[in-house]
Amino acid sequence: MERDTKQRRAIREVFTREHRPLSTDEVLAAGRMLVPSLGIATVYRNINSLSDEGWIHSVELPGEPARYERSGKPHHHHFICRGCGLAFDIAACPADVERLAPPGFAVDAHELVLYGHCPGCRQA
Amino acid sequence: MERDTKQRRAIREVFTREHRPLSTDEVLAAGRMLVPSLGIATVYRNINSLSDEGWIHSVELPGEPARYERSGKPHHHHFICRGCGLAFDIAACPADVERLAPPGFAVDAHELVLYGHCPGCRQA
DNA sequence: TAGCTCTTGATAATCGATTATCATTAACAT
DNA sequence: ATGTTAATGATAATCGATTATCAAGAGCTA
Repeated sequence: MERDTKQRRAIREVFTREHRPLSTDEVLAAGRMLVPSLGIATVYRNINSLSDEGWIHSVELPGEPARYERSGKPHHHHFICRGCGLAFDIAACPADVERLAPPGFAVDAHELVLYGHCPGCRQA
Repeated sequence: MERDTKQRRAIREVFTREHRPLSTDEVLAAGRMLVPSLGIATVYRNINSLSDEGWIHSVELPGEPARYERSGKPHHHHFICRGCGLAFDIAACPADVERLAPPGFAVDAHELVLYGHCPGCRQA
């Protein structure tokens, strides 16, 4: 992955536009708006190289295949809409999460996932 | 699944003893302590039927295959140990989780996962 | 305890996700 | 503009998880 191809540019553009974790299918669909010939293998290859570079990283949500988002964002959590299935960023974080574990457990990270309906799906 | 077999009794016994979400491999290993001939297919079959009955239910944690735990416990969360990989129950729950979503988002459920080291793995 | 048939255990098959293959296309250095 | 070769796209192969198959074993009823 050294050459600056239009496919790679399109994939980077997709991640730059959407500030939320994207599945491989979402990257493929959005990327095809920019490069119609884009194939799923190229999506996987570029997601892997962009991850290796640290430009994106994977976001694992319960019971679903990995999504990916732009690296460097401040600490945040995610919301999954039961209507459209999209994952959204949530800036807020509950306080004192580390205190929730019983004595003897050392907490070094945490993940919070909210479920419900996004603004668009609430009305439909 | 109508007959009361020793395999099925062993699998129920495993879930009754361990108050935390168990992977299929954990159920197999613990079940073999009680019934050495136990096979993985029987574990899957009984997990499915016990789930259908509502006696257990699946617990999805980020990036991992489903675990299962006894139904009927009060609301709680989970801790995953980076040392041994086991999932533990956490009784506590952060307050006001629903308020963390931006206006327009309707939250109806949430999951919190803590990561770190369990008491046993902290010392090793 | 005999017999019916559900359950088990070994393993082949399947499933969704991801990676490998390979002929073709296209960056980019000269 | 051209040659080199990395990247692409179609799709076959693979991977881990789960389900299906089927002969053998064991609950349960009479």
